[in-house]
This record gives sequence, C-alpha cells and structure tokens, in this order.
Amino acid sequence: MPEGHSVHRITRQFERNFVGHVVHASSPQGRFAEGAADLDGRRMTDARAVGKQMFLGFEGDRWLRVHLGMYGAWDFAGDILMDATIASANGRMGQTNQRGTFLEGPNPDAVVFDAAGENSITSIGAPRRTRLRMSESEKEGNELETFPPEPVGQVRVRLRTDTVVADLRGPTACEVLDPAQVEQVVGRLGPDPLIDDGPAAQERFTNAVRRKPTPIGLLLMDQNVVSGIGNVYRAELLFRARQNPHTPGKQVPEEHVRHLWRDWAKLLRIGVETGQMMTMDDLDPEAYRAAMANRADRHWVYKREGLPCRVCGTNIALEEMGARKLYWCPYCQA
DNA sequence: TAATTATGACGAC
DNA sequence: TCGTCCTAATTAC
Repeated sequence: MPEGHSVHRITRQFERNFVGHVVHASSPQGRFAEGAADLDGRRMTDARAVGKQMFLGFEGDRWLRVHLGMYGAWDFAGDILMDATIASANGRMGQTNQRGTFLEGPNPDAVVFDAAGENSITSIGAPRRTRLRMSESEKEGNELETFPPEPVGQVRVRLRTDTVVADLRGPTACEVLDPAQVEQVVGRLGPDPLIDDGPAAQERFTNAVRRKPTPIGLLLMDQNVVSGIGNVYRAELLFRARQNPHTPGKQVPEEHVRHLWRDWAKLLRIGVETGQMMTMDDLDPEAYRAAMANRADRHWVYKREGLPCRVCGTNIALEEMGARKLYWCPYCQA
C-alpha cells in the first residue's frame, strides 16, 4: 500500500492539475454513483493529505475522503502537469498545527526540489500528454491516443477537467463528507510529521508510545499513534533505530522514541521528494548508488528474510505481527 | 486458468 | 484472532 509519502505526492498532483478547476465526476464502475453525482460540476478547492488519508475539497463544503488501502491507486491521464515542486505536503511544513482547525490552515509554500530515481516525476513546465499511475510506486504508462481515455477495469471514481482525468480504483474508503466529519476523522489520527511539525507533535507521539504496553512494532503501524507509517517504513525505522520490535512502548527508552519520530519525519520528506521509499540514505555514495540500481537491494530488512543482515550478517527474521509480515534482525535489534 | 500476493483497516467474536 | 472488503499484477501449474 501507498504509505504516507505516496498519498502526499498524489495530493500534490491534484493541487497541480485539479484545484481551481470545475470537475466532472462519475463512477464508471457504478459503486460510487451517488457520491459522484453529488460532486459532479463542482469546483475543486483543496487537496490535502494526512497520513494515508486524502481529502479533496469541493465547492459547497463537500470533501471526498479517499483511503487507498492495500492496493488502491489513482491513474492520471491527459495533459498532465508534472510538478517538480513540493507543495510541502499541504504547505504546513514548519508550522505547528492544532487539530480541530485542520481545514483552516495556512496556504502552501512551494519548495523546489530535484527529483531523482527512475520512477519519479522529473519533467518540469509544459504538460505532457501521458498516463501516470500513482500508488505505492509511480509509473508512466503507454501514450494516450484519445482524451478522455476509456475507463479500464474497476474504476470507482473518475474525476475529469477539460484536460486531465484521474481514475480511482481499489480504495478501501471513498466517501463524501462535510467539514465537521473531516475534522472528526483527522482528529482521531496521530501526528503526521509533514503537517504537525514542531516539538508539540514529537511530544504527542512520545507520550502516546510511552504510555502503552503494546509492542513498539505495533504502535508504529497504529494510525492513532502516528500517521502514515506502513509495513515497509515500520521495519526500516525499527532497524535504523536498532530497536527490538517486541519491546513494549512504555519500555522503549525515551531517546529512542524521539529518534523514531525524527527519523520518520526525515524518511517521509525524502519519500515525498523522490517518490521512493529510500530508507538507506546514510549509506556512503558508492554503496548507495549500487543499492538504488537494484530494486531488491533498497532496504535494510524489508523483504530480506533469510538473507544476511547488511550490518552483522545474521539472517534477517520474518514473523507475523499485527497480521502483517515483520522483518527484523535479531542480532542488531536485540 | 488458478492461486498467490500486496507498502490496510475494520468489525465481530 | 479471525474474517472481510477492495483490485490487479505476478507467479504457479
């Protein structure tokens, strides 16, 4: 599934291509016919992400809430503006956000960055007539012959402007909310480092973790504790911290907990900037280049069960935790 | 052609 | 803890 970084990137695509435009909404698959009819013809006014949840705002106090779940995806097609700017994932970097006023936040500060990596968006400037799938990874599809393209497969929602379509498939959540309901959903979520910046958020995370008897490996995946972390980042963050996944939250040294928060903030920013889950950023340049060249070699422990740990050589372990696969090094993370 | 897999989350026991 | 929901790509047979 798209972990937090991809949802922030998708949000950015909507800011770039849809916000400010009148949107035609439909449900080719039919399972969102009512919601689509409600949104149809309204102007999109906002696009935001909190953790793995995305909120698209429309005139008339309508918000489309989307959660991609394990395998949901947005497919963009048409004359797509490939933005190489970061809208700071909703423009709240450097600001402390008070939950409950989520929908009244300040405006984005665009930051320019250089995209890198084979699957990331690198073009700047003129729109490109193409297809772009945005899910846990991003890839450009074959060329577009006609616009709008025929919907393919199970398209729950199609949003279309004069020049761009976005097709949503496989979401675990897709519903129209009013502002109060959006605040309600957001209010239940743990802090997202790209929105809840500053010491208060770190405090909130630290307190939540150090109050609970639950294993830290589960807490990191708990969206009420911290937003946006999924199975890949969980495994990688714990390894980077040399932290045993089974340690109860309340027994994890406070410094480790704070480190986990700062490291998540760092990895998330890198993920949003590059479009990839880069978790080995502290390798030396040569090793880094080698790792990036081979997709299977990108992580410290994720999907490396049975292989020797990159640090100590011990075989990476695989076990079930929270109904998900947990990868870790029993020696480094003892 | 079928089985398997996936970077979630929720509700019923 | 288990079943369920959502879909497509990949792998096995």
